[in-house]
Formats: sequence, C-alpha cells, structure tokens
Amino acid sequence: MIRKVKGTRDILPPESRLWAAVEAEARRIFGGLGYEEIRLPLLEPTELFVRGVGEGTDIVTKEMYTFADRKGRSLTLRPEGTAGVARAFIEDGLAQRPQPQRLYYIGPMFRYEKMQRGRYRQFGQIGIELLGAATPSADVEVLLALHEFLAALGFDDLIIMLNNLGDPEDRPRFVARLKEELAPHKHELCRDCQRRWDENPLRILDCKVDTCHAIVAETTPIADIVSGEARAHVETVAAGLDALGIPVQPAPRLVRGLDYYLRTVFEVVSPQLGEGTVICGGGRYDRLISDLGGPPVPGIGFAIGEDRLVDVLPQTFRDRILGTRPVVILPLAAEATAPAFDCARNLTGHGIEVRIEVTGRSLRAGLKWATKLGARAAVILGPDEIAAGTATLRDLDRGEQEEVSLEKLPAVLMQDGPEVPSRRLP
RNA sequence: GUGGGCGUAGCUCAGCUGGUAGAGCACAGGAUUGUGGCUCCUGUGGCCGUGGGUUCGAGUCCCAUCGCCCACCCCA
Repeated sequence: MIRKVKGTRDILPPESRLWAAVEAEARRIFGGLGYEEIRLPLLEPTELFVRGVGEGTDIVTKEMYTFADRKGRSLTLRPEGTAGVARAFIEDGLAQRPQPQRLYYIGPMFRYEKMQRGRYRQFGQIGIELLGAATPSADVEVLLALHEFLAALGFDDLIIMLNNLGDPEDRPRFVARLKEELAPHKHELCRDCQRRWDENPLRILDCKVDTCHAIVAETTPIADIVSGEARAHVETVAAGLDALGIPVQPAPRLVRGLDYYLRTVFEVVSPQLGEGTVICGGGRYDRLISDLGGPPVPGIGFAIGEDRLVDVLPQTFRDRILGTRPVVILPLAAEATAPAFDCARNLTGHGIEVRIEVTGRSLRAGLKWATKLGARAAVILGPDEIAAGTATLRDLDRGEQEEVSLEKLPAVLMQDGPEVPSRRLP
C-alpha cells in the first residue's frame, strides 16, 4: 500500500467542510477590511528563508524541507508565509501601488519536524500582512482583523497575548540585562535553559518549566527596557485595542522564534491546547523587506495555524457547518430518472442540498440510505407520481408524507429554510 | 535530534503456555407488492505492518526493518 508522506494528512469529508467554512470566513472578514488574496509559490529559493526568517532560527537550521532541483539549485518548501510575501512585494513592485498594501494568504506550509498532536510537516496557515504602515494604528487594525475573524468563528475563550520586543538595537542591551538578573540563579535553571543561555537567552523567558518560570517572573520585562519610541508604539497599540474592547493579555515573557519580529509581537493560545500549542503568531517586521534588498517598508501581520484552529473550533460553529441536512431524491422507475434530475436541478436552484439515488436501490433501501445520511426529507418519484406530475414528499423526522406537485416542491421544502440543522453530528 | 508506547477487517479490539483468524460497529442486500429509524437474517471485507530466523507447524517466540502515536525541543 502506498502511504501518505509522514507528517502530511488527508482531510476527508466532513472535516473538509470545516476547513472550507473557516477559509470562507477568513475571506469574508479580511476581505471586508480591504485585504486581498495573494497566491504565492510553495517553492522558493532557500536563501529567501535563510535571510528572511534568520540564519540561527530553528526553522532554518533544522526544520526546512530543502532539496536541490535538477540543476542543483537549492529550493525550499515554504516554512512560513511572510518571507514570500516580502519577496513578492519587492519583486512585483507592490511599493508602486497605493500604500499600504493589505494582503492575505491561505495555504500549506512545510516544516521538517517530528510530529505530534497539532504539529504536522505540512500544515495550513491563514495569514494577513499589512505592508507600508508603521503606525500603531496599523497594528491595531491587524489585531482587529484577527479578533473579528476569531469572533466570527464563535470563539470566546481564546487569549491574545501581547508583548513588546523593542527595536533590534534594544536587543543586546536587554540580553545583557537579562543575563545579569538571571546570573545568580543560573544553576537553578533547567537543562534546556542552560543551553539557551548561550544559544538564545531570550527563549529562557518563555520556558514552561515551573522553576524557570518563577525565576524569570522576577526579571525586568523587555517592555520596560525598550527605547522610548518603541515603547510608546506598543503602549499606543494596547490602548487602541482597549478602546475597541478587544481583550489582550500582556505577556512580558512572550518571545517569538523568528528573527524578523520587532516591537509588537503576539500569540493566540487556546485553554484547550495549552500555551505550548500556539494557534496564531504574529508581529511587526519593519526591517524584513529592506533586509531582503527591498525598500524600507514596514510591515505587520500574523499567521493562524489552520489545523489547530479547526481542532478547537467552537461546537456552535461545527454544528452550523456539519449539521446541514440534504433532501434525498428517490427515482423508482426508469421513467423517473429524468424527472429526478430535473427535480434536483430545481431544488438546488433554491439552495436546497439534494442527494439523488443512483445505485438502483429499492424504495426500502433508499429510505434506509436517506436515514443514514441524516436527510430531512425524501422525494419519492415512482410510476404513479410521474403519471400525475407530482412527487411524494416524505418528512423523515415525522414519518408523514404528502403528494406535492413538482412545481410546488421547492416552496414546501423552503418553509423550514433551505437547510435545517440536524441533531448534533460527530 | 532525544526518550517512551503501539502495529490483527474501513473503525474499536479479542485471539490463553505456538496448531493455518474472530466479535462489535460500519458497509451492502433481505425479512409480503412502493415506505426508513428498533429487531432479526445473510453477505462483502484481513498474505495478522514488512522481511528473515527457530519449529513438523508462528498472529502467538527471536532478530531486523518500516509505520503510527505520545512527550521533550520548537512552533502554526
């Protein structure tokens, strides 16, 4: 048997419906705020990510799907979306269009990692990027878009965590200060943090080990050390969000794994998955485009992990999407075939979801089949009905049925709306 | 990359100290002619992950290998 590549997965119906619905909501919400879709290659030159994401990051050092093509060029399956957007911004001259540029993307990313729950080698991301605006308002807008999207999906327990990473110039100063404050407790830190001490001191901040957590809690937050301008920037963002009633939790220890972030950084976590499994991550990246050889255009954006999002989707949303019930059409004779399809065309034209029996089942078997599908009604078309130009419409919940002329069928079925939510489906 | 658990039907699993494979669910059909849900009957479906070894004989014992899952790490 040929099996799927490790870390990839098959998304089957009905779960695929949830994905489609989530994406539809994203297009609706982000589109409403002026964001337009950008579709980019899954394959990029390796150098893009080395320079964009950062040479020392875990993503670049050990998580990239990199290989040589037939002419020996090093290519990489994109591990994230922002670098590609920045590349396109430069290459396609998006700076020549009205600024700022509002873009969103939906699609798979690839990281060569050992997988576990909520972590795959191919995973879906939905992200937006706002390019060409450096103001706190830009940040507020992006967070607003995020919040609106999550709200549209019915989430009410997700937490947006916000921190200020300062400007790159602040970084050495902060690292020095951190090490200074941590030095007395250095030997108390966990083994991983001992390693991080030299490799990536900032990562000690969001260590989940209790003892480390306690030690780190005593250190001075980055936000208190960053320079005046960067500090004011994020404080203004926080105030802006507060004014909109968007709840944000300050996260002084929040650090992100990609090098290009500065100032505003944020993550969304779910109480269900715990803080270890981030659903959305984002932040400001004012140097990225210039670092890649483009103009000095600031940017901010985020990426939502679609797999994880679908995993914790509120029950109300799941029910709304999965709970639709079709109308089954059962032709009982050869001469009923054409009328059955005609009827299907008629009903679908009214937004009624149908399912036509095409395997030649008996009426009895057809009704069993309809029940298994969770159909709300069956349209029975036998010789008698065809002769009379009618259909027998059977309500599968009440077990009652009536003769309805084919023309009136849509109207009768529409009395309860085109789709009637069913009892809860798995 | 490190550590642990598990591979028998589409799914969940049983199969004792070795004797050539089972259940439930699911799927398909039927139980009076054109009427579902409950019940009953029948059927489809497995080279027991793969390869090798021990043995008269391996789902069962041994070795290897592949795959899956969980945790760490990191992230979406």
